[in-house]
Order: sequence, then structure tokens, then C-alpha cells
Amino acid sequence: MTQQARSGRGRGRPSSPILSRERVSQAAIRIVTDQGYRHLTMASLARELGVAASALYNHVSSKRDVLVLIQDRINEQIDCSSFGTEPWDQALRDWARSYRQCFMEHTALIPVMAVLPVADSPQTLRMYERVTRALHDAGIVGADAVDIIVGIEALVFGAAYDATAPTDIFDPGSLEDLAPTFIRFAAQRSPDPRAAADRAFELALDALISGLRQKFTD
Amino acid sequence: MTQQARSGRGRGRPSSPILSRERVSQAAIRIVTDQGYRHLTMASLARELGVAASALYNHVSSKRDVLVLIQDRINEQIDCSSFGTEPWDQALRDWARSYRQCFMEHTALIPVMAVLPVADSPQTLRMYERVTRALHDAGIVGADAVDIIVGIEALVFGAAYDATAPTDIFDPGSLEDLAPTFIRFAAQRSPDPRAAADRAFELALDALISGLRQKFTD
DNA sequence: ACCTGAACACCGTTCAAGT
DNA sequence: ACCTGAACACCGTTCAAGT
Repeated sequence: MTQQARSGRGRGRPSSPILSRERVSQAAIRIVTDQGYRHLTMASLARELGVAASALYNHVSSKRDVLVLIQDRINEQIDCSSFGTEPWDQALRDWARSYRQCFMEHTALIPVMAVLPVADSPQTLRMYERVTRALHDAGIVGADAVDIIVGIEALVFGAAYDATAPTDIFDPGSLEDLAPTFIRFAAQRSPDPRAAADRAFELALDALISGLRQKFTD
Repeated sequence: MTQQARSGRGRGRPSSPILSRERVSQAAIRIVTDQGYRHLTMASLARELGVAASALYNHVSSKRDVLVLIQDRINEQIDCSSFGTEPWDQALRDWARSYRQCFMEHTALIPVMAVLPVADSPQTLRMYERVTRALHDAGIVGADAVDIIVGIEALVFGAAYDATAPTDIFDPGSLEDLAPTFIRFAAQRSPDPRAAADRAFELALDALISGLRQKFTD
């Protein structure tokens, strides 16, 4: 387990450091997966790794840096395989679904991810390249291709938040009279909040993609 | 300024409390507007109001409760006037633009707003009713009407984050070789990050709305 | 009922001191 | 170079005590 750490480079006494950015990000993902983002603190991260909290700062510059590390790993889980086999519009749909699925469990990363320079995220960059290539092959080039990615990401991030909303989010309480039509229509959605969120996402995604298809297809 | 506070109900000595939910939310918005969300703490809020921090808990149950208070006030600023005059698709477009504009300065509210039961937000509920009515008049009813609102909100929230991203967000640094096509296309966007974000939002919004129009218009 | 002051259980981060 | 331990400057929240 400490193989990489033990392999000191150069001669003399090997330095054999306990930590590394790799080990820090692995431990962080373990905590986040098992216990959620609320439990990810510099103290808990240090405990998981068996070191003092201050030791972490030899490898990461801040807690935000830890989140950046996580984010690139999480993005590896997004399924981009449809870009090899499906038409571009169907591939975009599949990609967006997987993307949202992924960030539904990582909404805490959205504020970080959305404003993060891609320079810090090699895996994310690879994903963007894959999508861009598919758009390029469909004749969509230049700023349009990037804007399509940015636009879909926006919908995905927003929908990921929405999917974490509680069951009673549209229960008006005592304010029923303020919005009778809205409340009546909201009551016709699925009682399962997850299913309701899924349906809203699919409706918007479908409209967005078919709007794009119409715009970019001769 | 303390008129409402001075009007003690009942006889005997009027209680004349210093605080109220109203005054708390006003002070919070003042801090957020002048100094940003980073400076909104229970301590700073108490200082602004000239009381001890613990006094706040007689009127709000938590800091999150303060954000909920703010959120409903912020939503009042969203322009819904097009729903009276424009066709439903154009009105949705105008609404979405104003909505995004509003939350670009309040991205900190998005995680709160997205999962917040509407029961806590009378103004938000009024806004939803206005949009729903316009959709209803266009023949879009039931879950579809609510899902359209939810879908547009998702795009708006995600795009609001995107608009706060720094200039160099697509600067690949040393990772240029990982995504040559993407980097090349990204370089063709506007050098002004705000203008680039605006364009991506407009592209997605346009596609989404025209997709909806196509789906719901006979 | 409403406010104060002190206290609690945390945070992320820094830094001199060790090896 | 890398880790420890103590310390710092905060957080949000609680609660007995006052009026």
C-alpha cells in the first residue's frame, strides 16, 4: 500500500514520505463516498491518513485544492462512450445523463467545478476533447462547439441540484392561495421526487438537444 | 425606522423589541450587497443590527434561515412583466434572462434556493404562479408546465455559476496537448469572459425554448 | 418576550521545532 | 523534504442570567 511512498529516488537514505497528492485525493474520495461532504474536513482527512492536519499543507495548498483534486477524479466516472458509436445528438444526450447522474452525488463540487480553470483538471480536459471531436465531426466547430458544452453543463449542474431536493419541495404549506394554478399542476407530478426531477430534466434535455439539432443541421 | 418595533400590542409596558425577521433580512441584504456573501456571518449581521449574535436566534433558527429570508426578497427582483405582453415563448426567454442576471450576483443562494420548499417563499410562489398562468393560457398544463419551469431554472442556475468564472478558465496551462481541438475552439470565444458566458447561455436558452415551442405547439 | 455575555465545539491555516 | 504540536483567528450555536 505504501509501495510508491517507499520507493525513494536517488541514493542515500530514502525520504519515504507518508503523504502524496495521490494518497490525499484517494482518502478524500473515500470520506466523501462513505460519509458525505459534510464530513470532509482537513482534520478528518488527516485522521484517515494517520497524520497531523498540518502535514496536509505540504501537499495541498488549501481545502479548495482538495476539492479540485477530487473533482478531476469524479469526472473520470462520466460515461463518454456514446461519442464513438451514436450520432452526435444522441451521444450528447447520453453524456448529459451520465454527467448529471455523477454530480447528483457531488453537488458540493459544482461551485468549485463551474469556475475552475481546466488547467487543473487533465481528465476533465480529456472529456471536453472527446465531446468537441464528435461535434467537429458533425460539422459544428469554433465557439459554437464550446458553447454547446458549456450550455449542456449548465443544465446538468442545475438539474443535479434539483434532483437533491426534498419530497415536499412544492408543498405550499399555508401559502396555497398565492399560487393555485401552480400548486394544482405541481400536484400532478410524480410523488417520487427523484422521478419528478428525472422527468423535468429529460423534458429540458430533449428540448435543448432537438433545438440544437435544428439549428446546426442543414 | 423602529416604528413597527415600537408599536407594542396589548396594554402595559410595550415590549418594543429591537429585532424582527424583517429587520434581520434587510440587514443581511445590506451586507451581502455591499460586501458580498463571504462577509455575511452571524457576528457581522449582529454588529450591523447593534445586538449580540445570540439575539438573532430569537428571530431566526439558523444561518440557513437567514439565507432563506434573503432568497425570497431577491426573487422579487426578477422581471416577470413579459408574461403580460409577449407570447409565452418570448416571455419565458425574457424571464430566464432576468432570472440569470439576478442570480449571477447571488450564486451563494443557489444551493439553498434549489432545494428549498416553496412554502418558505411567498414571493417565489407568486412568480411561479405568473409563469404557470402564461403556460396554461398557451395550452400547456399539468406536470409539463411545472417541468418547464424546473428545467429553465436548472439552466439558469448553472449558467449563473458559469458567468462568475474567471477569464482564464479555458487556459490549458501545460496540458494543451490533452485537448487540442477543444483548446483551439475555446480560443475563438470572446476574450471577455462575461460576453463568452452570455453567448453560451443565449445559445442554450434559444435551443431550449425553440425545442419547447416545437414540442408544445400544434 | 427578548436581549447579553460567556462558553462550546468546531473550522481552516500557520509556523517554529524537530528528523 | 516532510511531519508534529501548539497556536491563531475565526465559525455557528447554546444557555443561564438578566429585564
